Amino acid sequence: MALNQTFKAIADPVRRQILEGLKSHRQSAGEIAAAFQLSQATVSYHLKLLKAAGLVNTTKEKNFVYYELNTSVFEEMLTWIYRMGAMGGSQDED
Amino acid sequence: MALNQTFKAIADPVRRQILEGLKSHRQSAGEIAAAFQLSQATVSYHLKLLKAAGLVNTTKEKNFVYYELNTSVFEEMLTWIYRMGAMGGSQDED
DNA sequence: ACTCTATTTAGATTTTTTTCGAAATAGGGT
DNA sequence: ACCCTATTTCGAAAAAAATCTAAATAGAGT
Repeated sequence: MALNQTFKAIADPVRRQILEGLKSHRQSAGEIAAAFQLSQATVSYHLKLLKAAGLVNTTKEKNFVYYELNTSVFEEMLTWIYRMGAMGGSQDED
Repeated sequence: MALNQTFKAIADPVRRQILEGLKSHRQSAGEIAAAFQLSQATVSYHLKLLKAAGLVNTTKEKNFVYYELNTSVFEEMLTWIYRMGAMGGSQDED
């Protein structure tokens, strides 16, 4: 199950912030790193995990590597959460 | 933000399994622990994190402590994910 | 081919999380 | 009061994750 990887990826506040920064527009690794008080290497490590989890896609352009959101992976998570019974209403037991 | 705690709680496979076991009916700490090959102390630790995250509620009865799901906390997560753009369709940029 | 810039990888260290066994707590029942 | 069962807390050890600096890679432009 790749779900575990997804949940783990999303569990870190730095990685969630990266994803949030990617919501409106893609960003290069450098731009992303600039938003944090962490070394570029550390941010690169987080980026690698996000990519491995399928949460972002990359495009290479010139020397730059652009990262963009891949929302499709969120749906698995959504499904898991829904299955737990979190559909906003009050559903009865059967 | 308590969201961080929630995401962290959900990130561990043992804890997710505990929640899944609680989907249909409440369980005592002992019953929960019996489903894992972990010491009772370890399971108790996971239970504590789930409780701290608000994902479960407890009721004391006799010597037993019963755990049950609290689905309301899931909604915050749901909201976060939705905000990331994961609403199943293809929403355009503004 | 050389150099510059952007990014990733390597190796080591620190921090956080998970785990255990043993001891402590709590609430009955006798 | 004592014992029994269920659960939690404590303190330490092991495992996993995050972080850093320095070195490696990659691609462009000259």
